[in-house]
Amino acid sequence: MASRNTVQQRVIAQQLMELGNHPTADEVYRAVRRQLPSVSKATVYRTLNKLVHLGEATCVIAGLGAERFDHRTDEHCHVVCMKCGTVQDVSEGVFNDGVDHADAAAACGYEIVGHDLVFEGICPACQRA
Amino acid sequence: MASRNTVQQRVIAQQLMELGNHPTADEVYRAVRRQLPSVSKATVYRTLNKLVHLGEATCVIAGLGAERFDHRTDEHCHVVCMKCGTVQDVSEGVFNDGVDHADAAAACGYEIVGHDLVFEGICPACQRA
DNA sequence: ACACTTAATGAAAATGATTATCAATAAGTA
DNA sequence: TACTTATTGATAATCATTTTCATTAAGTGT
Repeated sequence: MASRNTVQQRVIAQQLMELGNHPTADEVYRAVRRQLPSVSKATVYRTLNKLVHLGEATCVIAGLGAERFDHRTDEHCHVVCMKCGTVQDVSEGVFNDGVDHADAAAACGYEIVGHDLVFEGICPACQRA
Repeated sequence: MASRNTVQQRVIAQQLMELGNHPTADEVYRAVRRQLPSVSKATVYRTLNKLVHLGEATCVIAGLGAERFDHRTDEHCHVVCMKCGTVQDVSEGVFNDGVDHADAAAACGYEIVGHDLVFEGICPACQRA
C-alpha cells in the first residue's frame, strides 16, 4: 500500500492544472479551498512537492517572493516580472537551442540534469503603473 | 548628504569580493564578523541589497535554500547543485548565445531587462556521497 | 459490509530567511 | 566643535515552508 488516492491530492493536481499560470503554493491553497474548505496548507505543500518529485509538475526558479509551481513538464522558459513577481511562459522554443548539457558538464564538472532559462522584465500591467 | 561611506559597507563589499563563490547573506555575515565582531546581520542584508541596486553585485536565481549573491556583474551563467545548493560559474560564454531579449520581448510582451541561465546538477563532491 | 493497517490529513508549532522598527551612533557638513 | 541625519545594532515582525502528532480515512483482506 505504497500510496493512496485521496480527494485532496486529486483536487490539488486539478487546480494546479486549471490555474495554469505558475501559481504560488498559497494561490493553489486558496483555489483548492473553494472546493475543499477544510483543506490544510500543509497538505497543499506536501502534494505540490510530491507532484514535483513524481515529475508531474515542476517548480519555477523565479527568485522573487514565494516559489511557483508549473503544471507543464516539457522544456520551456519563463519571464518574471521584477515588480509584481508574476511568471509567464515564453513559448518560442528557439531560446533553449544552444544550451548544451554536455558542454556545461565539461565546463564545470557537475553532472547536469537540467537547466532553466528565465528572463527578467516588467510585465505590461506594471509598465503602465 | 545622500550617502555615507561606512566601515561596515566597505568590509561587506570587500568580503563579497573575496569570498567569490556566490555566498549566502549568512556566509557573508560570518566572514564580515571576523573583522567587525559586532556587525549586525541586518546591516549585511541592507548593504548586500544596496550593492545589487547600485549594480555593483547581482543575486543569483538559485531556487534552493537562501538567496546567493555574486560580486560579478557581467553576463555569465551558473550551475546549482541540487543536493547541497552550492553555486558555481559556468564561464564558457557560448551558452548565452541564442538568447535574444528582443525575441523574448516580442514573444511575451514584457519589457526585458535581463536573463538568467542556470543549470541544475550534482556537484563532484555530492556525486561521491 | 466489517475490521484492520497505516498513509495521508488538519491544526498548530517550529524553522529559516529576510525585512521592519527604533533608539543610539557616527559621517559628513557648516 | 556642534549639528543634522544616514546608518547601525538589536530585536521583533513577517513570510514561506517544513515538522510534529493525534486523528481520519484508503486500500486491503475476511
